[in-house]
Amino acid sequence: MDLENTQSQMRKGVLEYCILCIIGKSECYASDIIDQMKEAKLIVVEGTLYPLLTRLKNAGLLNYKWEESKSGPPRKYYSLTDEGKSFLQALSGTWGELSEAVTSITSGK
Amino acid sequence: MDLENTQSQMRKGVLEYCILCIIGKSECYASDIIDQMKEAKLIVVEGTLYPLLTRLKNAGLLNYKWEESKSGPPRKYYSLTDEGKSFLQALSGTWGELSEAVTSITSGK
DNA sequence: TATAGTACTTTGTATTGCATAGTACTATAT
DNA sequence: ATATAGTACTATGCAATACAAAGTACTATA
Repeated sequence: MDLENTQSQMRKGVLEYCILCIIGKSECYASDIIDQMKEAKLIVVEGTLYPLLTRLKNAGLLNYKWEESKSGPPRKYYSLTDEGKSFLQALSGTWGELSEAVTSITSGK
Repeated sequence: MDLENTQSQMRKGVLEYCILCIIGKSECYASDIIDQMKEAKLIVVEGTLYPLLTRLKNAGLLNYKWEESKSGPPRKYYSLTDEGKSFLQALSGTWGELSEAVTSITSGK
């Protein structure tokens, strides 16, 4: 049993919530998301992020637009659809419930 | 994108932590664990729990002993090994960090 | 022109929650 | 004595996602 692996498993599902949250605050592109998550000490890597963004787009939760960048290649800026906003709401509840369940179990009440 | 699926993904890795926690409090068998988690509103099913307990045993984190039951078939009572105790300690830290990272991101600080 | 940095795409692997099917033991009903 | 129900555990295959790695493409600089 590998601690790092369990950490990775714990991230499953949570990353989706966090990413939707970041995009819900303001339009951003992949590196923005990586930076903001790194700042919060939640590391997400490209191989995870890009397919996840694609899945969310395909599920109708995100829109994107291409924007020229000041220096470097063009960027894909993402924003939430209405559906994305309400899904994020639901995920917030879900996380809250999970969090509380874990607290309940681990505190022994 | 399916809310239930995301919930299931969020449970990955977390169940391991909770189960170790429950066993760490006192020796118990599978149905005890299912009951205690159900009480905390965190549902775990047999198809998940038994293989997980087996994996933890094989990883040296759990021991078990068979006990006759008052009414019904014999039961497997689990307890933590020393290694299991320190792994649980580490998982507790891991959960705390993840939790805090999520709070940080979702509160917008 | 070549290189470096940035941004995105694709693919395959490992792992675990879960559904399902099955075995085995004990208690109760017929 | 046999059948059924309840309880406890085992095994297997599937779906989904984090992640590593390889690759393409655009822009700036040497």
